[in-house]
Amino acid sequence: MVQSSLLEPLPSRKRVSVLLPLPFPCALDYAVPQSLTDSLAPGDVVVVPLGGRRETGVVWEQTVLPVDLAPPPPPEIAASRLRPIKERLDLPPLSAELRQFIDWVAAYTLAPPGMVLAMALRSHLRGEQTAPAVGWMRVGEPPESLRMTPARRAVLDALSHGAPPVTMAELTQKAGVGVSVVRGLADAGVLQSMLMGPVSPFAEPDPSHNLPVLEGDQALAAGELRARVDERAFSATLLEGVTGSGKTEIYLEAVAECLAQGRQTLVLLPEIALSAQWMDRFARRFGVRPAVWHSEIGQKARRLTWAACEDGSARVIVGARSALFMPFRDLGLVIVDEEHEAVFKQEEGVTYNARDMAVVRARLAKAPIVLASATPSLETLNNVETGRYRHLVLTARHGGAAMPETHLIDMRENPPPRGLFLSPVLVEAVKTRLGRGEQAMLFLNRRGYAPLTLCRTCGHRMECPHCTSWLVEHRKKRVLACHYCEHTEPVPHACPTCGAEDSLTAIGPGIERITEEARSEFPDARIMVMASDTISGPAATAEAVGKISRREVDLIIGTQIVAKGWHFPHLTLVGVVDADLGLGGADLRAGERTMQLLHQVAGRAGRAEAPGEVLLQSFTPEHPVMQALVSGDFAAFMAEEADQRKPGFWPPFGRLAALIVSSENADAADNAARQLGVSAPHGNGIEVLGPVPAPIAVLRGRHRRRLLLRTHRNIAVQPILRRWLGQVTFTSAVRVDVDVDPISFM
DNA sequence: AGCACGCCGACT
DNA sequence: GTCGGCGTGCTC
Repeated sequence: MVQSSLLEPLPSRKRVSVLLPLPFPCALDYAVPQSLTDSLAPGDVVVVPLGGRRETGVVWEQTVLPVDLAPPPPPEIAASRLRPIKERLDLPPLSAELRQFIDWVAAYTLAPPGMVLAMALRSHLRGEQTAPAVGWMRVGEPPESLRMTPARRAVLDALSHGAPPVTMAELTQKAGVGVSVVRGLADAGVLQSMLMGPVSPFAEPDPSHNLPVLEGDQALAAGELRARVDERAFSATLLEGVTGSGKTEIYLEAVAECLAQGRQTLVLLPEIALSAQWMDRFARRFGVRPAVWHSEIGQKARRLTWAACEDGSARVIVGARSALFMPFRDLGLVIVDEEHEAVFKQEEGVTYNARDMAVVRARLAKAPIVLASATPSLETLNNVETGRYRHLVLTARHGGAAMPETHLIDMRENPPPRGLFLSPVLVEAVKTRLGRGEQAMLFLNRRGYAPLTLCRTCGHRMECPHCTSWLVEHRKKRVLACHYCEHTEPVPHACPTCGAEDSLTAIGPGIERITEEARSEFPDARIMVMASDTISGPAATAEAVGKISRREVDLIIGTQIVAKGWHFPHLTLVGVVDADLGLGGADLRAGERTMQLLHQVAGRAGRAEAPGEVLLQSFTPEHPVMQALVSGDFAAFMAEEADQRKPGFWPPFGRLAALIVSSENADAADNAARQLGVSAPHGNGIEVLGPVPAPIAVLRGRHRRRLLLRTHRNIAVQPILRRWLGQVTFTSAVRVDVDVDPISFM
């Protein structure tokens, strides 16, 4: 539904909406003061009064969203109550495309639009006093269709082709015209605004700097992707290929095509801080490093990158999920690498899935998107199946290297000695590799020494006082730590319950304990431990990876972070200490995710001439995940997963939204959850599960209850959730968090 | 998110 | 008698 006010030219309006980066349900209306009536446009950054303070916001305009997503129109405020906008800041306006994207994300996730805007402005508004000025430049000749008025002529005379940019104030004064004339010429494509000040530090990547040699299906896939970029239209393509098949090289050809067209590319990587090797590959291909964006870059780099993205001088932006909200001038391609990764889902604040929202952004930008993975998610495979996404498959490992052989170690038949965790079979295999001068890796996705500390006398378990979780012993730091909050405490000598001394026992292995065991089994090996708490930051990571590449390390022991796309040319054996870890629990995607993680770890082995081997220690070797890893037939495994989810309308065959009710008061949480349960929506294809206590029933001192809304795929969850939550009121002691398309069920 | 308003406890 | 705790509610 398009309101008539939308079609009205904005300059004539007396009232405009302004979206503030605050958690309000909608934009607020303001009066346009006389001084701004002719120069205010949607996207302009303005300062407005709010209560007794000044806030910076953006002139908004109702965007057209799908009926299912569109929030109800806010009640109209009487004109007499409107307060005037204070001023317009001399900053580049937010593009219509970015504004629509912000509205879309807010509507889809049910987040306040202002909070989504806050993500897009994070860099930009802080320290606004140092924000660079906007200048105007001549970029083209006036088209025939443009009526050449004396005012327009004056502006063009004042600003010749190739002249350095001048500010709006300078230009209007020199030409003796109003700002609307300049804006009119900008709309016609004759002038363009750009940030003045320091020249962009981002050198232009050269698409022909170092052309790769592509063969067979690689050349075909690269050609396909180039063709998609050439179309300058939305399309989505899954690029599927095992580790080492050259996925990165191939999608970099799409980037090359986009560069050749003079347009911008957004690349989303799951863990930008761990992507040193990716940056090197990019630099090898294009001669320069790309602009990088993530939440931890410094203030200065942040502002420069934002500005360079906005004025188009940063041609390729590589970032974590927050890079989705960058102000691209001319986005021509989006790439999501390792699209199956769960880290693309933001779990705090605005809960959005960057992979899915990247598809939305590409659609709004009329640009192609490429989703790359060795082990695509069932969601993406389903989109291929139903024809929404195209599919490109790379079959061979590049350079003739074979996929590693994967074998199971049945821990029931080959158990380790009591109190130890490495089967004799695995120990022997590691010794053999080390003896040959090759590298080996032990993988265990669990930090610390032991996940549970138990009193042998009374059975007391050491638990977090603020969360429903066991305290993990970190022997090196001599503490027990909660992995869900910041709580740590020294390891006690006596049991806090029964007082028995030296009775507390470490149960189960963590990576520190495996390291201890490895040191005694392989005393001569040079061991490196890689975990997020031992290797912090990009520099330390690059250093560790360098040492491994230079063969200064024999045995790598690591958690998750070793699974990232590292290239370790001398590594030939990967031992997975506990392949069953992650299969427990009530997670819908436990099997899928375990398979993806272990396959990714396996991909670290045997990339060069030496063939690789993967050994999986498992107590359930007959499990479909283990069988899939051994056979390498992931398609069959995923088909089986699909068959299991289909009848119950689990994603991707249905839709989910989670409600997490939390309060410091357990009764308040229970009451609110019960109230939600009583007023739960129902209908054909609509079902509500719960309320139930969350698996982590207490987190950071808050008691948590969960409800799950499940609908058939053709029923959108947003209108149902809006109606449901609109019916119920809660005291301020209770918080209800909405998670559309939940990934975590904790 | 901030900030004011408002209604109940320990202090000059 | 006041200062101040933070629960509730509003900001166009």
